[in-house]
Amino acid sequence: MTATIHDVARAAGVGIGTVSRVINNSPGVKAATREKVLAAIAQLNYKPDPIARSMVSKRTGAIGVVVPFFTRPFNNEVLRGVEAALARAGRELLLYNVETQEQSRRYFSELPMRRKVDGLLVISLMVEEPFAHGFQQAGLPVVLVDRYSPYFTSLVVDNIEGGYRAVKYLIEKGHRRIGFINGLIEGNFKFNPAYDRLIGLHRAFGEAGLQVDPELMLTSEWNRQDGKRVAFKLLSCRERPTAVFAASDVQAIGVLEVARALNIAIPEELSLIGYDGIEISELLGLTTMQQPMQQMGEWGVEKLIDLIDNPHAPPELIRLQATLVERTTTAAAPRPVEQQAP
Amino acid sequence: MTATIHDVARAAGVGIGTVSRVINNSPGVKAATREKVLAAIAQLNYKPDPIARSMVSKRTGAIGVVVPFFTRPFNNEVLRGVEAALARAGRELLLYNVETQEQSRRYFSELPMRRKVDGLLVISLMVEEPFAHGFQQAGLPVVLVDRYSPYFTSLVVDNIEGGYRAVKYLIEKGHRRIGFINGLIEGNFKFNPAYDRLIGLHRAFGEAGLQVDPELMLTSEWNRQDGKRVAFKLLSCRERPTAVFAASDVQAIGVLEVARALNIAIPEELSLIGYDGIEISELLGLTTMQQPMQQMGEWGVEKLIDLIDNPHAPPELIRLQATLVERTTTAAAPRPVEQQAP
DNA sequence: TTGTACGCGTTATCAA
DNA sequence: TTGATAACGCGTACAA
Repeated sequence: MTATIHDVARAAGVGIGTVSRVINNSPGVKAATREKVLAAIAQLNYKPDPIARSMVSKRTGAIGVVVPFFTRPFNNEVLRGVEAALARAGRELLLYNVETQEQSRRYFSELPMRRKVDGLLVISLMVEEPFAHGFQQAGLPVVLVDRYSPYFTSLVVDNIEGGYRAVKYLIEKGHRRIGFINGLIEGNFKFNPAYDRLIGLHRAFGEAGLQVDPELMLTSEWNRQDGKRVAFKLLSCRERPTAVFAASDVQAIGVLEVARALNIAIPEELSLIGYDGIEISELLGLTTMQQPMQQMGEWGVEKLIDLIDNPHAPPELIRLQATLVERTTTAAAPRPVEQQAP
Repeated sequence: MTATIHDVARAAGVGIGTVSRVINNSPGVKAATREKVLAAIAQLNYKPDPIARSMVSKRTGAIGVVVPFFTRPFNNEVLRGVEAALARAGRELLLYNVETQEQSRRYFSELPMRRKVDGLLVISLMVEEPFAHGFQQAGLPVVLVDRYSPYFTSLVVDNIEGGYRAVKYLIEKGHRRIGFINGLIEGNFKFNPAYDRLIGLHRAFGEAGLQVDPELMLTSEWNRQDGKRVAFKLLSCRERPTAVFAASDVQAIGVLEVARALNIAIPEELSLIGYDGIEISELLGLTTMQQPMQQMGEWGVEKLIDLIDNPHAPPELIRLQATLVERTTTAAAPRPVEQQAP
C-alpha cells in the first residue's frame, strides 16, 4: 500500500542504501543523486516507517510517564511541564496511569521488558528496590519526580523547608494550636514528601518552643474526599486548632468545605494553608506553599533525555524550593476567649 | 542481552515456530512440548519484543489521543474515561496534546504516516476534510468525541437540547434578561457544540416569546481567563442581565469571579448556570448542565476498538444527553426595581 | 505435531 | 560515491 524504501530506490534508480543515506542526511552522497532521491520521495509521498526504524535502532522516540494521574491536580500540573518539554524535544508521550502504589508494580515489572519507550519518568511514585534493579538490568533510563531513590536521578522539592516555612508562617501569625493533615506516607522515609513536611513542622514547633500535640497530627489520602473526613475530626475536637496546615491543596480544600459546613469562619476563626499551588487554589484564595510543578516536569524530561543520550551518567539529586503564596485563608490568630474570672 | 525467541527455542530443544505457537496459544501443540517451552520461557525470563511483533503484525497495541488537553478540565474528565477503557482493553495510550486547532493540523497530517498507533481518538477538535481523507487513505481508524464529522464515528452530546434546557430553566425561574457567553465556534456548524448551544438558547427564547438581545450574546475562548474578560463586559453594561448562561463551567467561573469583584450577589442579584459539570463546579456550588464526560471517553474508546477490529464498519453518530444539576448559583429572578412614579 | 525458510522495512557493513 | 547484503526479532506459510 504505502511506499517503502525499496519503492523509492527503484523510482530513483538507486540502491536502498543511498535512499537511507539521504533520509538520514548521512554524508557522502552526490548532490545530483540526492536530488533524484528527494524527488522520488516527494512523488511517492514516502515516510520511513518508525517501527522498522526502531526495529534496528532499538529506539522508539517515545518516553513513558508513570503517574497516579487522576488522583491529584498536582500531577496534572507536572504533566503540563512534561508535555511541553517533550513536544520541544519532538518525542512522544506514553501515559501509564496508576491509581495506587499497588498497580504501579505491574508496570514497573512489565515496562523494562517491552521496549516501547526510550526512558521512563516516574512521578509521585516510589520505585522499590527490586524494580529499580529491573530497570537497571534492562538498561532503561529512569528519572523520578516528587520521589527519591538512590538509584535514579530524582527531582524533589525541599519539603522539610516547605513544611517548616508554612508552619513558621502560622506561628508568626500568632497561632499556637496548629493542626496538620499530612498525606499518606508510603515507602522509605528518605526525601519522602509527606514525611519531610512533618519534619519541617517539628522543626518550626521546636524553634518556637511549642509542643506538638499528637491529637492534632492527622493523616489522610492525598485527595479531597479523605481530607474532608480527617478535617471533620480535626475541627470538631474538644479544643479546636486555630490554624491548619494541609500537606496538599486538595486536602486543604476538604478543610475549607468542612469549615463551611461547621460554620467556622475562615480566616477569622481558622487559618488554613495548603501545599502545591494548584490552579484552583488561586480561585479559592487559598494560602499555600507553591511548588514549581511545571518546572519539575520540564526538568524531569530534560534530565531523562540527557540520560538517554548518555546512559552511564550517575544519578543526581536535584532539589527545588517551594514558595509561600499568601492569600486570604490565613490571618492573625483570634484572641483566646477570656477565662471567666471567679 | 535479553533473550530472543531463538534462545527459547534452543533452550527448549524445539523450533522457533513452536515457541511462537505457544506464545500466541495457537492450537496444535502437544501439551508436553508446550510445557517444555513454557519452562524455557520462564527460565530465560523471555518476553516477546513488541516492536518486532508489530513489525510483522502491523499493529502496535497503542491508540493515540489528540486533545487540547490543558485548556479545559472537560478534556481531563473525558480522558479519565479514555484511560479506564484503555486499561481494561490492555492497550497503551499515546497522548498528543495540542493547544490550538492550528497545532492539531500538524498531527493530523503526520499521524497517518507514522503507524505508531492502531487508531486515533480525537477529542474536542474538528477534523477538516483534507485530513479526514488522509486518515481514510491510510486506513487509520478514527473516532471523534465532542465533535462531529460525517467521515468518522462521532460521539456528541445533544447540545441543542442542553442549551435549550439550561435557558428554559432560567426562564422558568422568572428571568427575562439573560446573557449568554458562548465558546468560540470553529469549523462547520453541523453538530458544533458551541453553535448548538446557541440554537438551543434561541429555541427556548422563542418558545417563551422572548426576544434575543444581541448585546447579551457574547463569545469567549473556552477558558476562565477570557471568560472573565467577557463577563466583565456583560455585567457592567447599562441594563445588566439577571441571569447568565455560560457554555462551559470554566467560563462560568470567570463570571463568578467578576461578579464577586463587582459586588454582585449570586444568586440573589444574578443567576448563573454553566455547562460541563467538571469536578470543581460541585465545590463552587455551580448550577450546570452535566455532560457524561467519562462515559464519552469510554464509549469513544470502545467504538474505536470495534473499528480497529472491523475497519469497514460505517461511521456512526452517537448522541448523549446532558442533565441539569441544580445547585446554588441559580434562583428566582429578582423583582425589578419599581419605576419611580411621577 | 513440529521445524524451516521467508518476509516485514530499516540501518549498517563491506565491496566495488 | 554507491549497491548488494546481512542483521533486527518475530509470525506464518509450507514442508516434513
